[in-house]
Amino acid sequence: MTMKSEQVANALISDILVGRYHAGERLPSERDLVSRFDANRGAVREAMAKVAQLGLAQVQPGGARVCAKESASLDIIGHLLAQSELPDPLLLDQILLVINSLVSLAATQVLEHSTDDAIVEIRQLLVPLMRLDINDSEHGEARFALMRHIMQASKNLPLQLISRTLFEQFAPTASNALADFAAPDKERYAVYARQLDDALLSKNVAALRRCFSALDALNRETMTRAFMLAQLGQEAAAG
Amino acid sequence: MTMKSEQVANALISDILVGRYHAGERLPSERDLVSRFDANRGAVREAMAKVAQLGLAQVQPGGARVCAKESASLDIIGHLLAQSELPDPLLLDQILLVINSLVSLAATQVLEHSTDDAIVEIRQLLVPLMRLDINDSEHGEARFALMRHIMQASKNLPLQLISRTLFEQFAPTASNALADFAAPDKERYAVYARQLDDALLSKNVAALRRCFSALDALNRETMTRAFMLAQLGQEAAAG
DNA sequence: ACTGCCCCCCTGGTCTGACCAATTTGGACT
DNA sequence: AGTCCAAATTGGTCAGACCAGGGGGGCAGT
Repeated sequence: MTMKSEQVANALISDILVGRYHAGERLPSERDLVSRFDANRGAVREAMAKVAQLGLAQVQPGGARVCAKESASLDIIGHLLAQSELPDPLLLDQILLVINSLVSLAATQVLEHSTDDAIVEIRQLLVPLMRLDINDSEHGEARFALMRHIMQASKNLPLQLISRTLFEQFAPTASNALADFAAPDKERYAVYARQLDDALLSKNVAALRRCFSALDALNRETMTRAFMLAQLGQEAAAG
Repeated sequence: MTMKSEQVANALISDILVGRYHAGERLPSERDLVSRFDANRGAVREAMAKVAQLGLAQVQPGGARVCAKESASLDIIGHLLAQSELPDPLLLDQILLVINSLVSLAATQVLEHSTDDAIVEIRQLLVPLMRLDINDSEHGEARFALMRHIMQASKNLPLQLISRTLFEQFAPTASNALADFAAPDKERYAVYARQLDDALLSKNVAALRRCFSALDALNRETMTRAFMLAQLGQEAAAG
């Protein structure tokens, strides 16, 4: 059901990300790729354009060269996570670190620049996280909803774009590969949720940042545990 | 000298960003655009693909529809800044806020996870900022180099990708429209540079964050002042 | 044998024209 | 007025061709 140009692009992206082509190396010519993928040159060109816009290749008259993934676009994160059955745990941790830091920044902005109504809305999203009787998937949803809403409320466009991009690439992995193993420590989340609620109510920026710092650690801990459980499950299935 | 597909893409992007097409509205058909831009349909298709990958449009069989810029890619920032002669000061401020926050995060990561050598390298980049006898452009270069190096040293891929993307879109505006008006308060920068040096040497995370918070305010102040001067200059030239 | 230069091949960029499948849209019919 | 169907339109793909420019290999000069 996917488009041909998309198939070709994904194949190329995967080849580059997995290291089949090294940085600086020349990519096959468009006409070579035509015969390799049995596609039309137009489709191949669109695929190459996509790879180029991802920052994974520089295409010039004379040939296209592979770029280092460090000089690519944020949009490669999703491909990196989907590269293998189980995502890279280090990358997961790095993503969470960045997201949590940005959420903290956004919340600070809300506290400093938004109306009280916006703060009330956030506090309402905090309510389900104080409960201990919701199931794991609802808990995850509530956490996502909270973060997303804070980002939206920040009124900071770059912040919104970054967080949405990260979320959309992170969410599939979180819900496909790890969801079954996520067992959040709801009691600790409830504690921090209450502290966060207090910080929002009293507009205490310092306390707010402390809360998000603690939540950051908890989120990453939860994710690490989920990953390890998923890995065990995978090994058990293989052996 | 630019490619035709690029011209078409930029025209479309500009039209969308400037509000010629509202979110949800239907974009002209590829065949219409062919006649409008006097280009080939392949070129138009590549342009549409680019717009779509920027997240500014959803293209489906039957027609393409414009998306809200809030749901677009981070890569639209550069286009937004370049949309008018003088960039949007609010957007500039937001970008700086995010960048500074991320630099602070990266520096924290360096302090916690990197070798002493990496810290020494950063401290060396701090040296020029302690001097008062360098010119404004060198000062700007030194600030950029410092931030870039901290990002690289963080070893956090998402962080690197985000900051590089932001930098690359921010730099042209900073160096073209505002460079002539940037008059950094070198004395205050020197003070913070020394504090930062101390924090790095003593590996004091809290002090580090305080320094970056202060530097954030200073950076945004500098940028705001540069913008206002540029605006005055523009008005004087017009009137 | 080495070096520098030039020419040819190949590359990407563009164009023309055509076909297919899915959607949209408009009118016909109830 | 509402519903349904068919035609027109749209994006996706394909085939084959031409052009300008870069790269690499072969050739000439040293």
